[in-house]
Amino acid sequence: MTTAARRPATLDDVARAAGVSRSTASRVLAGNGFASPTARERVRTAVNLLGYVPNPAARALVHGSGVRLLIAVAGTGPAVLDDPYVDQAVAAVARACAPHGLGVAVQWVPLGEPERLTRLTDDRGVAGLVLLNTTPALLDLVPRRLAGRAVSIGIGSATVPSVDIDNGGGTTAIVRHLYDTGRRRIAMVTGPRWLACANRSVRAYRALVHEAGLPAREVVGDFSATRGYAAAREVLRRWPDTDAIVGISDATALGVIGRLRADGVRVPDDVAVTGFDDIPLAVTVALTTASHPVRQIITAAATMVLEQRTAPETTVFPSTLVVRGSA
Amino acid sequence: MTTAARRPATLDDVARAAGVSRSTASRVLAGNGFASPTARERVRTAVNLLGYVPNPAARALVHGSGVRLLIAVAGTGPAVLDDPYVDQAVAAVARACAPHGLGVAVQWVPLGEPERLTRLTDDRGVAGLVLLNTTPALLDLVPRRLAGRAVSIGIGSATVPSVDIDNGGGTTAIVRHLYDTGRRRIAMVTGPRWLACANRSVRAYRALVHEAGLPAREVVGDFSATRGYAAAREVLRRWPDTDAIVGISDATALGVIGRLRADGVRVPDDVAVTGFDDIPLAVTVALTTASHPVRQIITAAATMVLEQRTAPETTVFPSTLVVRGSA
DNA sequence: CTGAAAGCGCTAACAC
DNA sequence: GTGTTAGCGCTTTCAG
Repeated sequence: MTTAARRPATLDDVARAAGVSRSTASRVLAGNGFASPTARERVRTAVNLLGYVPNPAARALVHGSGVRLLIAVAGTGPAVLDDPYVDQAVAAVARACAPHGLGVAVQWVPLGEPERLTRLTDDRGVAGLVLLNTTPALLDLVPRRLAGRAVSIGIGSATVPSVDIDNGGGTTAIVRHLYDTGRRRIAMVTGPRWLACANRSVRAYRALVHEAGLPAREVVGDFSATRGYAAAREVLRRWPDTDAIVGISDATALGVIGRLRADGVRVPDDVAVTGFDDIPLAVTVALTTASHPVRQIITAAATMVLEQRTAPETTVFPSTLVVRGSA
Repeated sequence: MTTAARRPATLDDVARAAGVSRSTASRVLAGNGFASPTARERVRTAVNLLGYVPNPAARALVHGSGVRLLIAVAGTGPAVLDDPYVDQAVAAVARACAPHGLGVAVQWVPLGEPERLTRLTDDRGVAGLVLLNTTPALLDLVPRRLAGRAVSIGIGSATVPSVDIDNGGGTTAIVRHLYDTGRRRIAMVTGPRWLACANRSVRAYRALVHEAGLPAREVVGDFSATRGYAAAREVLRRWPDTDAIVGISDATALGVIGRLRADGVRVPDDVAVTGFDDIPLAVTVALTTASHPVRQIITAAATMVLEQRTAPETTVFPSTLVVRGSA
C-alpha cells in the first residue's frame, strides 16, 4: 500500500501513466473501440496501479444518463414508505445498483396526484424508474425519456414492462388448501382497494368461495401487522363462526395471530390463519403461507433497467404454497 | 399542463426564458451570490414554468462532490446484507437522500479485508459514507476526502462521528426487569462476537447477573430469527432450568418464542423472553423489549452527512423499556 | 449587480 | 490504431 493519501486518480492520470492519450485509455476501458494489445495492457496496468475508478458523474453528464434509480411508491400518504416490503425493495435495488455505480432514491407519489411523478422524473439525475404499488394512471405518466428504463413491480402497461407475482394463483392455492382441510367459514383481510395486484388475490378468494357456495367475508387491511391485529377482532365480531382467516400478507397474518392468541382463540384449532410472501419470520411462528422470492423478483426488476434488457411485457414469478402449523 | 413531451429543461433554458445570463440564473438558484430582486424573481418564475430541476451529475462534476451515499456494511459474508435492519437503514437513508438529489448504494465489506473499503471510497461518485456494524479497523480506513462526510451507526472514532443506541442502558433495564419479576436463571442469545455495539449489551448483561450472583448463560446468535429459533433449543438443552431468555434483537426473540411454543414451553409462564429494538411486529406477539427509534436514528445519521453538520463525536439515543406480555 | 469564459472528468466523432 | 477536439450542464472566478 504505497498509495499515499492522494486524490483519486482521473482518466488523465491513467493515460499519462500508461503513456497513451485519454481517448485510447477511454476506449480500452469502454471495451469497445480499437486499441492495440500493447496499449490495452499498459492501460490495464496503470488502472490497477492507480486504483482508478471512473467518475460516474462525468460519465452520466456526457451520456445524459442520470446517476440513480428512482423507486416511486404510490400510496395514500408518505407512510407507505414505512412498509418493510418497501425497505426490502429499496435495499435489493441498491444492491443491484452498486456495481453499476448508481444509487437509489425512494419517493412517495400521492395516489391523488399522479402528476407528481412527472416532477420527479424531470430530474435528469434519474437514470431509471422502478414503480411500486402502481396504478394505471401512474404507468401512463412515465416519460418517453425513460422508455426501456422503467419497470413496474406489479401491474404493467404497454410501455412499462412489469415483474409480478402470481397473486391469483397463490391465493387460490391457499384457499383451496383451507377448504381441503375442512374450513368452511373463510374470511379475508384484504389490501387497500386501489391496489391492483392485491385485488387479484381478493378476486381469487371471491371466485373460490363463491364456487364452493361459501360466504365471502372481507375486512379491508393495509398489509401491516398492526392493521391485521385490529382486523382479526373485527372479523370475529362480525362473523363469530369464522374458522379461517386469509391474510393479504405475512405481516397481516402475524398481526391476526397475535390478536387471536391474545384473545384466547387457538390457532389453528379454532381458526386457521394464512399469510402471503413467506418472510423469514414466518417460519418462526409456523405460518402457512405462499412463498415468493421477493428479493429475487426485485433484483430481476432492477437488473432489467440496469442492463436495458428488452423485457417481455410481463414476467410472472410463481407462488408456492408452504404448509406449516397455522393452517 | 401545456408542457409538451420535451426534454427536461437546462439552466440555459431557464436563463433564456428569464432573459438573464446563465451565471445569474445559477447565482439565484444557489441562493448565495448577488442578484437583483428583479432577476431573482424572473428566474424563479422561469424555473417554475419550465419545471427545471438541476442536473446533479453536472453539479457533482464541478464540485467534485459525488452523487451517492455509500452504506458500507461490515460482516463475515455478503449475507449480512439480507438483514431487515440493513434494509431499513438503506431505505431510511434513501429517503433522506432523495430531496438532495442523491442516491444510495449498499456494499458489503468483508471483516477480514477492511482495505476493501478503500476501493469503494476511491470512487468519486461516493459523496458520503454511512458505516454499519463497523469495526475500529474500518473506521481508520475512512479516507480524508470523506472527512465530515462519514458517519458510523454504532461505534465511532476521533475522525468519524457516530450515532448510537444506548445498548448497555437498554439491556440493563431489561435484565433488571427480569430480575425484579422473579427470574433467576437468565440466559442470553448474543450477537456476533466481533460486533462492538452488540457486545455492549452482552457486557451489561454479564455485569448484572454477576452482581446479582446469578450464572451467565450465553449462546452466540446473529440477530436473525432463524438463529434465535435454533438457539432457544440450545439454551434449554444446556441449562434446562432457564426461566428467561434475553434476545439481542427482536427477530432473535421472535425466533426464540417460536421455538419455545413449538416445543410446548409456555411464554412467559415457563420462560420469559425479551427482544431489543421494538420492531412493528413486536406488538403483535406482545414482546417485551427495549424501544429505539431506529428509523429516526438512521435518518439523523444520514442528515449529518447530507447537511455537513459538524456533529459531536457521538450522539447517543436512549433506550426505553417496553413491558408487554412476553416477560 | 451581471455577463463572459474557463473548466470539472469523461466520451465520441473526426482527423491523422 | 491513436491523438485531437468539442462538448455534456453547471459553477465560479474575473472583468465589466
